[in-house]
Amino acid sequence: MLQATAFPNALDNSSAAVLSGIDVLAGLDDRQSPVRRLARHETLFSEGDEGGKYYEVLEGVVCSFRILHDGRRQILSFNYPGDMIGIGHELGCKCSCEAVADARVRSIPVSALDRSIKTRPELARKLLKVATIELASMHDHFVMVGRKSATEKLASFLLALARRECGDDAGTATFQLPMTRTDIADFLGMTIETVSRRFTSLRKLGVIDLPQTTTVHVRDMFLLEELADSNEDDC
Amino acid sequence: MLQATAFPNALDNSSAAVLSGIDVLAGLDDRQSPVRRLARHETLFSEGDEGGKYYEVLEGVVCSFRILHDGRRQILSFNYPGDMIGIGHELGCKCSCEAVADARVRSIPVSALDRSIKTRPELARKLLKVATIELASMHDHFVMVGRKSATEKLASFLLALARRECGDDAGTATFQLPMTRTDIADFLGMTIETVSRRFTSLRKLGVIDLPQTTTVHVRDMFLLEELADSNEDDC
DNA sequence: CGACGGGTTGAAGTAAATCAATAGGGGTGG
DNA sequence: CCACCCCTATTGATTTACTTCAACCCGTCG
Repeated sequence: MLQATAFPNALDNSSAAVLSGIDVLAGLDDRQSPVRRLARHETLFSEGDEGGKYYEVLEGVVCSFRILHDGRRQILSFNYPGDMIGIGHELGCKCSCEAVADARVRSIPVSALDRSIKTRPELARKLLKVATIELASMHDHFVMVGRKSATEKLASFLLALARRECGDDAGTATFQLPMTRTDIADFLGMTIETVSRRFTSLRKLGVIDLPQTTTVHVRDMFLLEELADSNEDDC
Repeated sequence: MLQATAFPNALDNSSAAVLSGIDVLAGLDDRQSPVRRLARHETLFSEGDEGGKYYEVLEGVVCSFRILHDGRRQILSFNYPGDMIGIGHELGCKCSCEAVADARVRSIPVSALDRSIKTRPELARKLLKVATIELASMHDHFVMVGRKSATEKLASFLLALARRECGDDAGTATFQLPMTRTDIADFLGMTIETVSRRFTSLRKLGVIDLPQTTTVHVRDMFLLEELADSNEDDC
């Protein structure tokens, strides 16, 4: 659980496992970091905002995304408790962020963190590490979106979630999907219909069960790995 | 030219415009940072390597990519002179890197840079800034790969290159393509045939000329922007 | 010269998108 | 408690954008 390499396929949130926001933000004045509650679909920030803030997810799940003028949406990352958001936003990263499930989020002004860095230089390195991890996990997402088939995309996605919940070496796993089919589609670069069809085909293959639409039970992790084309180690 | 926001559509290399590797690496002992010459297609590093190094492109163009077990390739970024590579590689980012055109690349052991950071803490912040910019430009790439049509993908790609060469506000632009159609295809997540077809359709639309296969002349930047669906500002 | 690597173009096939109908689930109000 | 609605998900039928397969061109190099 402590090594990034334990999550080769993790979502853009594996930073939690290695280095939580809490770790980076420890020692910051609490008055400078107010906590906000977000209901599902509520916006944390949008493209237009100045973006002088970092955020840490305390509870629930949020996602950051970009919208094209005709409404097409690409979700860039899902963020779970412990994840930091906002690194990169100072410099022209234009994206929005909203709650996927009810959430609690702490915000920290960049300026406050900058001041802290002056007195505790190791903070910058920790922040660098968080950015580094985000970058690394983004690469997985890239291969997934750019080069994988619909089945492989969904399998990779479920595999990453399963590993996040149940670790790497379990033979089966059960977990909740906080996001809707639409969210998954916009993360993987496909349509809800295709997502739905791939879910049922995975079910019919016996790889997963869907007791409810929001609950996934992976019956055969190994098969799921095969389908995910997750052979990211053998080459 | 000095603001990241001037390159909303830049490739994963806009860092050059804002903060060159030279800037970050200034003052490092030259003996610690040997320069290597790479011929086209020569490998700088591959997935298996330990990855204890940062690299700075001095000349030419390189690309980093990931390969799936059956040979499918996704190019993650093209890197031009001034760009830094290797941030994020310490922590489980498994990708390879090779020269797209003959190149000169300087390598710096992470350990050396780490030592420098001890004495000059502001280095960590500069590095953070580089990571930040890489992250931001990666988001553009994401929307492109995940949600755009073939024409929009190619238009976005050419637009980014045109802006890099000729700035933001020119009405026309001419530049070289150091990479092959295959490289472009693997960057945009499509096939060479589709890339080729979209090139000719852009040509027939009068948006671009192709005096040679490696030379692009953009006749109408505005139209190209339209086609790129680059309305990343109006929403 | 022939071979080879890149590029373009054409014809045919297909995975996924689109269009469209139906079903389920959770909450509200009559 | 049932009826209704709204939102989300599933499933089916059809279309299409892109891929795949294949031929061909062109410049370079041994």
